[in-house]
Amino acid sequence: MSKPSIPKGTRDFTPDEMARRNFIFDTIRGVFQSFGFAQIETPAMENLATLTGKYGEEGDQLIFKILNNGDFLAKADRTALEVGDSKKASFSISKKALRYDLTVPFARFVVMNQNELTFPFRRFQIQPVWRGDRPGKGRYQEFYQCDVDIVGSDSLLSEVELVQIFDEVLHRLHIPGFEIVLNNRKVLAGIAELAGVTDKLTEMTVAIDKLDKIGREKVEEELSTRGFTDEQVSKLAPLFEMETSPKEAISQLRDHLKTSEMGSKGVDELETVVNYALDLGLRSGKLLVDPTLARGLNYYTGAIFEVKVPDAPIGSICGGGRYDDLTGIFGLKGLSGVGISFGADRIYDVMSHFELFPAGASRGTELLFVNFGADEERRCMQLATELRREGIRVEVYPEATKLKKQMKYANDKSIPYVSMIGSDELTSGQVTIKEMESGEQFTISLNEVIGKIRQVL
RNA sequence: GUGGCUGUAGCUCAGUUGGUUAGAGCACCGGAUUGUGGUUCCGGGGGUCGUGGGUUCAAUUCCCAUCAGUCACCCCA
Repeated sequence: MSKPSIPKGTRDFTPDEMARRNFIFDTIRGVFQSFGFAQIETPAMENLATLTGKYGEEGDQLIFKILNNGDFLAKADRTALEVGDSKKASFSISKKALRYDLTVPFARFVVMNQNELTFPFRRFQIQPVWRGDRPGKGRYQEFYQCDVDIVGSDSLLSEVELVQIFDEVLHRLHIPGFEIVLNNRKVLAGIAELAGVTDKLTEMTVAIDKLDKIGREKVEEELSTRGFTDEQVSKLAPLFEMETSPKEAISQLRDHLKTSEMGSKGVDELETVVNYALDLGLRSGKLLVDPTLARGLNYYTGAIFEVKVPDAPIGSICGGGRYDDLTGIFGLKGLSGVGISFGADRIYDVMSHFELFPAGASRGTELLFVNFGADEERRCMQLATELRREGIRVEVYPEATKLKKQMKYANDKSIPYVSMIGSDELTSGQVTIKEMESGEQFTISLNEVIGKIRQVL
């Protein structure tokens, strides 16, 4: 029972995996920076009160709470404990929690730093988040999100740029056939208005979001069980027969929503973003408009984004949307924001599935010095120091063990070149370099080494 | 949180109606080869058969419980 383990839903990352993960992070960071976004970080833990009530009732239960230090039971809410009110009791023994996403801590950050920030504020953030739900394929309890948000502007140019960021990042990662799906909360509101279910907007969106998963009949069933009348359900029918190719979808929606002011505004917004994005041109993404795309988060008010990879064994890999008043809950009203999030772990899984990682993604040591003994290793250390200053990745084997073992080390680590300085080379002032893949080797003088290594690498 | 499947070496898995010393491949270590890795040959280490209980003369095998993993549903990145 002393076998070590890690909590479920968490992972260790090997050097190989880290090289590939960094390839993803570097790509994402590079694109974010090319659009002028600046990086921030926030603490792994937030005050529990900052997080609760932001993710709906189910979301609140998935927040990892941190037990207070010290004699936490002394201050615990005894009555809540006795009646078995876990929720109330937990607040009396926990003041801190692990962050659940990057958006809410960002909203808190903006409010706290509002006087130092220049608006519109463009930030990105790449950090892990934690959720206590059941792990599964593509679902972890600790995972990374890569968020970009623009806060303090309601210009639709932001939406257009975010579409371009999706496209550029996923293009650079060679994700095949990815689809950027677009919708607008105002369109959903308009549809609800026409069906006379404005008060049940959330119930409606939760149900219709499942359309492509469970089919029209099941969605209609679910709407009925959620208290929709047959008439209301039948008024939602056009929604189930929409095209997803953007131009067609927009014209169908415009027609359907022409009597709804809110709905028409949503269609206008959608059309602006779509036309702009299509005019500028996408690199390899497919742009779709899907009025059934809802996404669970309650705070979206305008655009809604999601990215899917049809043939991948995983749901969405990215999401996002516009929220008109996210900072309002922290006391700063009237700031509109729009942002998207890349699920780096899911992108990793998709790339593994399609074997998309370039061989060079795990570039490690380029040259290993074999160690033959005290005098030889001194020469190796000198040379290694010079080569490192030239930007070459070098290691010196730390012990003068059998050559076979040192060669195997180089082979196992896929080090392409091995340098040998034994007694012969030491006296002649030369270096023998072996190219591992071909097995060929050559002997050169010391002052040729840097030039030669440069040349072969 | 609800239901199905699986737990045997570091990994992937065998294991006879329940029977005496639980095997293989890969990986690891050593040797053939004391200045040459990736191929080959030889040898070696490693297991409380997930854990606890029950049935039995006898359990890796059958039964129950529990834990862990996994797939579908709910929800999400």
